[in-house]
Amino acid sequence: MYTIDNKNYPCCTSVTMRFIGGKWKAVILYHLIDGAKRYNELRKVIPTITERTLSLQLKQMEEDNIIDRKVFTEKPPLMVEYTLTDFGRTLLPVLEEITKWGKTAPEISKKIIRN
Amino acid sequence: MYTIDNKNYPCCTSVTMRFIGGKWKAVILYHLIDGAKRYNELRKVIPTITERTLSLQLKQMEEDNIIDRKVFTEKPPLMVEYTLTDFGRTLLPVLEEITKWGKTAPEISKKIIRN
DNA sequence: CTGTATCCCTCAAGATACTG
DNA sequence: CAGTATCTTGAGGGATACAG
Repeated sequence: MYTIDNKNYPCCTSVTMRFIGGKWKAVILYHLIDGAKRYNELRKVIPTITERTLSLQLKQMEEDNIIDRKVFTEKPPLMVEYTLTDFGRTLLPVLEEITKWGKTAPEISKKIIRN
Repeated sequence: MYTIDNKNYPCCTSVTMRFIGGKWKAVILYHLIDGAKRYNELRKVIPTITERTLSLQLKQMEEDNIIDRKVFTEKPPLMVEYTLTDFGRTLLPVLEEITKWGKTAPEISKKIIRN
């Protein structure tokens, strides 16, 4: 049994899902693998996410210390960059397997249609 | 872009999360790795899941063809076994990385408390 | 440009009782 | 034993307007 922020998780698997689960976190992390990205760059590569949701997810992952937020300007227009932290980078093998499976699965399951 | 059951997923990562995301699916699959388990056996190893939720998750994964449901009796008391399908077994490398990370992460992050 | 504020809604998930 | 039925709650997420 594990506890994170006063909530209980029954096994190691659920611990990982606590960090990268949900609809968007793994997707955002995937786009940060090859380097820093700005807020609008993330919006462009994830067109179906809303501003609010992207903002909330980034904030949560910043609190979990898996991404880092750096501000490069003092006055608007702001320039902000997001990168993986060292801790976030320990997730790379997990993310790699997740993306790998997502790429090959459509060849096996007829449910998945590639457009 | 990918489409599954008339819903859109922006990248390969979100495809995988569509199948193993959510609070419980990866946990259930983890407990099926080393062989078939019955409904009550799953309840015992995942004590914090409710009957209803376990039932729903199993049904969804059966529809996704990642687990198989076999009934061994004709009249109550029923005996039902759940196993990974061939397609489900393609998720093994993903599940392995997920559990591996969940086991090592507590050594790095102070947020994660092992009880 | 990088977000917040507000409002709303769906759906995952929990609690509990009951059935074939 | 293996679920279903019913009701409830809450978090996740969407749309849009606005702020520093």
